[in-house]
Amino acid sequence: MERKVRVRFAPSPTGPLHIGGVRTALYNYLFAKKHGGDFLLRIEDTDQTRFVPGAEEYIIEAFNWLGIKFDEGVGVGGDFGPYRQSDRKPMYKEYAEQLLNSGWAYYAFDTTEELDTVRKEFEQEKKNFQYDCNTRGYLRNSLSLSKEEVDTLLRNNIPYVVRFKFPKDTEIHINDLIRGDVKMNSNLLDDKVLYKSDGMPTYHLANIVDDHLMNISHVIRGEEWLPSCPLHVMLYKAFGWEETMPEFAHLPLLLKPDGNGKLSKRDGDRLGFPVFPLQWTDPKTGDVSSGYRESGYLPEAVINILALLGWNPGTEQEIFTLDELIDIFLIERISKSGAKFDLEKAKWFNHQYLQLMPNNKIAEQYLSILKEKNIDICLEYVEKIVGLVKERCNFVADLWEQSSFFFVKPESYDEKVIKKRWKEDTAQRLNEIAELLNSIDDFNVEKTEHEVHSFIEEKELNMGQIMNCLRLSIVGEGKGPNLFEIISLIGKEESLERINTAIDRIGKNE
RNA sequence: GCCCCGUUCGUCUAGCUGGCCUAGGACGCAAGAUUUUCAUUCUUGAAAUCAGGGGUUCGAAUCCCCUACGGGGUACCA
Repeated sequence: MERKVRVRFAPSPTGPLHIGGVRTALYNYLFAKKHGGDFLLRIEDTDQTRFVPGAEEYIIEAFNWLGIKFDEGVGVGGDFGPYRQSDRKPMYKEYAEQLLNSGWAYYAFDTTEELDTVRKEFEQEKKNFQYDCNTRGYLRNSLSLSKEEVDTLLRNNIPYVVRFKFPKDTEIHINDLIRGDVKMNSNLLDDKVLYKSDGMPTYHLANIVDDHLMNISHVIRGEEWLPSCPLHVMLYKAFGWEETMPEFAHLPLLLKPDGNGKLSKRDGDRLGFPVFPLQWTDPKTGDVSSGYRESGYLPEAVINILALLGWNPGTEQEIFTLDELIDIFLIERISKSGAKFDLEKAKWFNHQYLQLMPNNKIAEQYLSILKEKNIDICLEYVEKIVGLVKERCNFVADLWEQSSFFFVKPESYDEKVIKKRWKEDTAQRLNEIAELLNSIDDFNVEKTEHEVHSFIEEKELNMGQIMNCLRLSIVGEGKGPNLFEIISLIGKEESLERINTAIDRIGKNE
């Protein structure tokens, strides 16, 4: 029988989650849902020194915003808990002991200082120190020391770590779902610490134990884990869990768009685009890093952007709902090379999603921006404006730039337009137009448009002689949607007032 | 240094089992059309000698090897 798909996203709460992490989670989620499986959130907080308060809550809130739901884990519960590794602390020791007893691991009593000294000695000889099959023989561990010595050290509570004993001359194969067969020779690998002197497991031990206990079927994680994957594979073997060892898939990394290197949390706002899903305030320094949510990105757009950064369905479709993504997601189609984030394309995606969003929803958000500007206005009016200008916006916040003239009169008039369009007879013509508009009782788009156009025809003028300056007087600039839509929305009185003000202020332009 | 992974337009990428590739799409860029204007939209265009060099083959972006470059790892961090 096919094993049920169970995948996990396992961040460590060392700060805000960056978009690379979000993408990893997204791919896990898509894979799980595609196969009718479970998606769990496990918090890997084995390094107590790097714990950052608020990080866990941040992670949960971020996925909440994005609409990615966990089936199990921190914040949701489940049958395989606890899902926070610090809460699982007592259980790791027995697994470390199991390896100790079976000879797959050994005690090491070397202090950090001792190891540093050895490292320096190696460096001086231009050699690289590694705690491995070649060096463990003369370091202080249960392999080099006599049984009595080891017992004495343990009895006296001398701090120790447990290290994995990598076998010699073994070729370790990883069958990666994305990269295929990857092999490494065990002689080049070092005896990693599995269990720290503070009584906590390292990532490697905790990860394998938890994945096993939680019945994880597939491990989908960043490429930075590929080098330590042989250790993980060997651990499954050492525990005798080979039969249920998950399949591995190592994702390409998200790279910095400017220089080189992988995108990191520290890149923050340096790059001109958010690196985090939500805004984050560093609890220690108070530094604020911008987030996609606060920058006006729609969650659906962020998901779409991330999904296509390193994966594509092989068709020419580019806009996908989450459900569509689940439907067509194939892990084999994830690319092997790292991807750089493209800000322009990200904006384009958000533009697409903004157009898809109902006007009243956009209007609700715009209303709160207007409120901040002390503009108190009804939703229906704003909704109409949104319908008129949203196609020129990438973000809800762009609406103001495109529609402020609906709410406030022009304070100045674009000099370039005046120079180009405001002629000697313009003031006179606009007076006539004002008069004409004033005579219209049914002040709607069709009527005003018809009347003004007839006027232009009758006087044998061309559109350019009237329309541009009329727009200038209403908007203050030579831009914006259909002018008759604008005047019908702001109303007759306001329109006339603006025309008269413009005539007064620009005058004859002599 | 050593180990591992990668390398197609500026960017994201299609191309996987070699011939349909004079290398396709998208973003961005340029031009034109539409518009009273700006933007949107539409059309067209420029843009990769497929990192370089060797093979294999009638034929290679696609297979093999070497080199270069990029990335990752090399912690009692994850």
